[in-house]
Amino acid sequence: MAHEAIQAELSRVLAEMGAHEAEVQLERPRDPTHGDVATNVALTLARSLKRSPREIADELAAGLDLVRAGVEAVEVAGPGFLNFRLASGAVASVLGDILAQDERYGRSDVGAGRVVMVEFVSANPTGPLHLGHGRQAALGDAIASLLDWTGWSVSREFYYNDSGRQMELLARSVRARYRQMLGKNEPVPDDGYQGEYVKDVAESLVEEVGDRYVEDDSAEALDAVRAHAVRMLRAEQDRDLADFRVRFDHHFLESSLYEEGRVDRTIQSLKDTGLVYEKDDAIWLETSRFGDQKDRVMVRGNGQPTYFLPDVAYHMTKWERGFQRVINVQGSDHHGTVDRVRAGLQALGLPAGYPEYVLHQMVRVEKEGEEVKFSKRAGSGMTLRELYEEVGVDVTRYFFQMRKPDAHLLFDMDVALDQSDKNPVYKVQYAHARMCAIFRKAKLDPNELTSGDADLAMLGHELERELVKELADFPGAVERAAREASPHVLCDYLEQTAGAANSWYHAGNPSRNPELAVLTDDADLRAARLALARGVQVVLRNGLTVLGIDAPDEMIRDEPEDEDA
RNA sequence: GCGCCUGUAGCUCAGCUGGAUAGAGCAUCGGCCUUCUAAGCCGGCGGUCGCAGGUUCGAGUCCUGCCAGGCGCGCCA
Repeated sequence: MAHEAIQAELSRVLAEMGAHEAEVQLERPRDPTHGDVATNVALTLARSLKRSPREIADELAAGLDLVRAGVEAVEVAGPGFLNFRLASGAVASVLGDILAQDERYGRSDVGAGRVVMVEFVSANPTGPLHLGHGRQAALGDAIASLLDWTGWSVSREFYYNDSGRQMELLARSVRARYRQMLGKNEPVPDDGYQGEYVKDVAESLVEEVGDRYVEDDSAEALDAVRAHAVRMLRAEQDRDLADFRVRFDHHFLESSLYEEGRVDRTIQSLKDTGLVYEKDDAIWLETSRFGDQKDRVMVRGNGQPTYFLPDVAYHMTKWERGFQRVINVQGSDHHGTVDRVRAGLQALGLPAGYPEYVLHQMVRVEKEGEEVKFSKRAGSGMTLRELYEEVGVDVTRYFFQMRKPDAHLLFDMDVALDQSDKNPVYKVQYAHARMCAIFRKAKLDPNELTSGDADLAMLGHELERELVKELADFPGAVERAAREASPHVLCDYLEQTAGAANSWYHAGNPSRNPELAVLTDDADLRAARLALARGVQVVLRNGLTVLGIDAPDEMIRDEPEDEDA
């Protein structure tokens, strides 16, 4: 690649100038008049070399020998940037790599096969998944996929609590509905679950056991109701996720921590550290020694552990299962627990900063300018399923991924339902479909296309050069999105690349501009441009695949129904 | 009161370790269909980067203080 040759040559000349350890960053200038590749190394070295940036840049430019790297011109610009203009062949050579690597183009090995766990969704089985879970599902799945693409060995995990107070409340709510169905007047508890789905659970309970629990107030009976509700609601969540194209490698039950004695053992381990003390009948851990705002109670005065303890016990199992790197995807309303869980783990000898967290802000849905709030089924906010059944899985996933997790997300239903390029998902998918259309028209199977003997140097037009450079940026975009655990980086990249592809495609409309058409009579030009079309197709398809979104071969619009019949 | 996140064009948002005249989409205005699908493309309009200081050759980006919004601060999970 030209980049490596330029980098090496810059390092060589810099060493002659006395800057041996200088780190050289190459970038693609926004403005094409600034060349194909640029570096600000002269600016960054000005201080240490005690010379003006322009002077350093001039000396570098004079000393560089870049003919073999395919550089046609070097110029010093602005405050001291070095701009390189490449020969067309050097720019387009990346297409050979793209076509050869095909579905692997964009993958890298920075993870070197190390294991990483991504824990996400982790909803308790008290009802249908809501939009916050949806954002987590889309983000967590994409982050896991990005890590996979960058060479990590990824495990997706779902953690849930199947016992405890909320579960008991759920059981009481179901039991009340169940008894109502069988003619007994028993109200749902005031702080219980009010959604329609509770009636569905109660109904299936009637089918399964008849009136067995109508008069039975025993703990065993309530336990059986709880178990039935958990089974039903877990199954519903699994369906919601499966239809959203999200799957997990492992589900972890909080109850197993108690059954296996892990909570008790964690208490003992923490006591053994000597960082534990008694106050007001409770047992406290000195979490403030590890950056928490204050110490935390781990065992209450009544002898019951606080939730903090199973959290620590659970994360210890992650470490013990060999996951030296863990990313937890959670709503930002959980951020208060981050410091204390880490502190508990540090007390037990785990490294600071374990685990990592991606905390996302809340989701707001708007339709025709009005906020959509209510779901009858959930008894509260809109459910994930209600959303994606209305606008589609591809659109829902993309919208959840296209904003950085830190930002509040406005989900605009009017844009989501729009089937034009106003909708960024369709913009990207349609650019892909356009490339497919070219191959259909040419009666070629794109999968059998190689850059082979195509003369890629013929791709000299500005639109072609820009598009090729855009394609060359794909692996970097994947790598950065993975490093920052930020799928939106890839969304931005795909929208920009789709825009460049659309510009090129339309400039080559045969009726207007035959000299830029792909399917031209000039066989050599045609081969080179087919390679470019294939490159676009591969990059867009791979990018969408990383995000778990379809890359259709053709776009079929829903026809509006006849309104004036 | 304390902590975390956010504040960039009318709207929704990008802006990687501080670097070239601050970008995109939508909205709005003006052009372009005998097509490799116009579900599109080209161009125009539009910004005191919340406010005030500071560091720097250079600040949307770093530091300090303030203002506004969201979330969290329990022997609840």
